[in-house]
Amino acid sequence: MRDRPDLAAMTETLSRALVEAERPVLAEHGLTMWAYVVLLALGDRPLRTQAALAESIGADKTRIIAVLDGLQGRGLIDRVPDPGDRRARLLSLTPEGRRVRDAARRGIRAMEERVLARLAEEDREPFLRALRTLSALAPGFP
Amino acid sequence: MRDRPDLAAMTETLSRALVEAERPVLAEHGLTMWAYVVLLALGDRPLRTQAALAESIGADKTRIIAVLDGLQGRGLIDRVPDPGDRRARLLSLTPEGRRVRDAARRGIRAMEERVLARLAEEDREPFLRALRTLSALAPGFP
DNA sequence: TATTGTTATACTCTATAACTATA
DNA sequence: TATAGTTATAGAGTATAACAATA
Repeated sequence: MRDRPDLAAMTETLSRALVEAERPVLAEHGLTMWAYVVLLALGDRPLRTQAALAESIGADKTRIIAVLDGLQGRGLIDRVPDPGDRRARLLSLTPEGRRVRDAARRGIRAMEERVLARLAEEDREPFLRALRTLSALAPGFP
Repeated sequence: MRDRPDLAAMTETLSRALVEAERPVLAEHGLTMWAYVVLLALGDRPLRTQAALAESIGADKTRIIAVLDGLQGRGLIDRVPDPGDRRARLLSLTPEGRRVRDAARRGIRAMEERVLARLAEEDREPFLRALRTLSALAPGFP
């Protein structure tokens, strides 16, 4: 294996650039990064508590409150007390929330395709496969 | 291309895990992440000003001062006023600084090998090549 | 006056602690 | 008493502004 920068140095540089490239795409849909992450998480399956949502996206429960306020104010999510336990808030996407999420995701995928186009064609699949593998293992390295 | 998480989501997860995995390795050598980055940058070539160093590692010039204080205090770097322009500080690694840098880098490489071992053998080279390519392009993504 | 390095200050992000309401 | 959500507070990390030394 020939000389190269440290892995973390390369992934940090790449990651910051990708996040920066996502920002204007998300802004077209009025979304911040956290708002987008919340829409993605709720899209998979509605959740019964905000704490569960925070947990699932690796955020503190206090950090997503303003995000939920914004999304609810725009009508992108529903957030209603659980009739069975009125301490909890049932969270789910509205149809409009689903539409915005899908549009934002399409925009991001288009940006990503332009990035991946810079790779040699034969490296793309292995790169994505390896990235998937390592990011899935990531919480518990080595 | 089949469904997958967003690129940025995967690189962020991976990057944080790698940085976290580096931390204890660097700590064995008494280094923080920034101190290690400074040692690497100075190892390539001595620099004439702290501003140039900060620029080269993408940090604010005010942020590296405490780092340089620490490295100088441990005798890992030399930091002397330029006789030709005493406003500037000539920065370079001491032999001990070079030794610590090399030892830390070896430790990090060993950790990275354990991480890369989780990949299919045939994906490793393409992954590293793609990561190099994209991180080199990163500052100016489309 | 302009530049290098430094210190002081402010801002952003995040986490912790304290509070309200339900149970 | 315990839990979900919220608000208030405090702590990192970082950037900006002000300052001292040198040119």
